[in-house]
Amino acid sequence: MRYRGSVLSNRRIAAYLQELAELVALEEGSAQAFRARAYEKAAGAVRDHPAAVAELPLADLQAIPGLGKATVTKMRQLIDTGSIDQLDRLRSLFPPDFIELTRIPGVGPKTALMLRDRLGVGNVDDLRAAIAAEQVRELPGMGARSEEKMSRGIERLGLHGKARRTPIIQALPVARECAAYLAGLDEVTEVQVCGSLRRFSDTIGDVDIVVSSELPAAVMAAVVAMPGAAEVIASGGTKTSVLTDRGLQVDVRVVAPAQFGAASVYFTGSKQHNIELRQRAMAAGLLLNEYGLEDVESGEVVAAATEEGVYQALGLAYVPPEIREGVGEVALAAEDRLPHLVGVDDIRGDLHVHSAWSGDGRSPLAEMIAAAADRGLEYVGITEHGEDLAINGLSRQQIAAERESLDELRLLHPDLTILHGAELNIAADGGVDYDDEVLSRFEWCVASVHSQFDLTQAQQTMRVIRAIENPWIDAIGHLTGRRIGKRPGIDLDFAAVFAAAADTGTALEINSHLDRLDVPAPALRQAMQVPGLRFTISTDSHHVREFGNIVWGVANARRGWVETDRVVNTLPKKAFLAWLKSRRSRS
DNA sequence: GCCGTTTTCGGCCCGACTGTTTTCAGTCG
Repeated sequence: MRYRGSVLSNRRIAAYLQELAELVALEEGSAQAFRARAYEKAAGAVRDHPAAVAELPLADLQAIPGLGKATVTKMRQLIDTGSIDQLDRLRSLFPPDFIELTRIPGVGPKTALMLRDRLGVGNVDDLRAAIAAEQVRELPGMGARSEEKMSRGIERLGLHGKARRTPIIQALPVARECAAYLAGLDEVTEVQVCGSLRRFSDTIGDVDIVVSSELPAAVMAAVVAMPGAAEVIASGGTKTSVLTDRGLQVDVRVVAPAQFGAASVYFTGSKQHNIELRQRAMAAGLLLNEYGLEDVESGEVVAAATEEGVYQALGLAYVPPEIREGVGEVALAAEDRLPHLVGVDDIRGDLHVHSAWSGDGRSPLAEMIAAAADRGLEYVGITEHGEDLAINGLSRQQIAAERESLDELRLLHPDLTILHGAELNIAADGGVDYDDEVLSRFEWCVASVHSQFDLTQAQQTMRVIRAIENPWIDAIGHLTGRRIGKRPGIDLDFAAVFAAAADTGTALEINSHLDRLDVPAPALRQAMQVPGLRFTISTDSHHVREFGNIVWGVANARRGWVETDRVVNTLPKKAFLAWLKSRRSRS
């Protein structure tokens, strides 16, 4: 396949619109400004649109909900000229140094503008000086405590400002500890971790936890005294926010047990999902808030105790948390047409597994096989690294030796189908470790990128597509190679990659490691638009305890709207082997 | 700026906490 350079991606365009939204909010002096919210909504619509909007005619663009004449004109200007006049004007009005001020907790658009107008504060250093001179406290609505709060905020800036997001692999253990602590309190009846963590976003702003209790004051006191809570940001009768010693903000909200479902819906979000639920409630003469769904006229509570009850009372199918992003799921739920998302119980095999034969493998092969059998898997692909990974890869002699030991292990686990495979290394030119003769003897081949992450998009795309077109390669492992919060993924033209994978019948792996979650969920949504494209969800286990990571891979797949029938390792053994055979014969 | 089974104008989700106020604006989620 010939690779053609791509036009401006939806993501890039959405980023411009998002910036426009933020700057307009500043100009209007309010994040709630309707013009700002319109741009924000437009950014979301572009980001989540399945087709490349840069290639659509104007009329089609304007037909997308959330995009009107004015926004479409600006997008056209961006695509044609590479910039937007209005954005350029706003950028010069609000330089980055000034915007930095709004990252200080408690400083929003109004305050930032007042600081600039009244005190000439243009950046954080100016503000520090103004506080030192006790000038800020003279402003209307400000006082000594405001100065103190800003001062503390400046100290923390960079450590954990509003903009900083925490990778899920770091946030999840903190949330679990907090949840366990809260669940252990006598006053608490139920605990639910909500927010972006429950929606399985790959980075988290803060940890949101809802608890139910008849004694909110006691719970609030316990939260303030929670182990690891370094600083109390705010604490009222039903809501407390603390900063942990690791710099992660934890918000705990208490409601009565009868309100637990409504509160869980509300705090799980997303913001846009909530807005759509409320609009739907409003249209039915109902009011939805964190306390319940009630009839506006009679004041009668229609639903509140369970999430299922709230969705049902709104005339909606239950929406799984992973897809509550306000990107069309509410409309689908109203028509009972939500996708049939893959579930953990659907998984029947693991097709990316290492053992101590690999240099970075930790558990012996026999233990890995036994663990796979213990989990009730029907089939497993043992995929040691290929020889191009100097330290971790296997020589041809080692491959032969492992193949022999697998024969013995098969006798011990007759119910488990063991595929002797490999995780090949995709070189910069798209080639892999071995020649056809060696490759042909593997029963299952994953191929992945492990180095040279900074080639151009064209180079990366060609490299991966060449691997996809290699007839011996059954699946592409951790597609982008990203490490969340540490390393961005390689720059790929996803549309071209997905088309090639669908053409050749090569599966795309959804890697379960919390550090990777690769393919990323937004790309999965795009991939789901490509007919015939198949996935695997595998753990990439290097140790027996990592088989359990499959829950994360499945959660990420669900967030990407991946349906069960697209995932080949949900197939029963016989059907899976038939799929593999037909895949290899077609290549 | 977007949108329309009341509407091309007048709406646009809802509430807690803080710090400053005597009834509320700003910020945040």
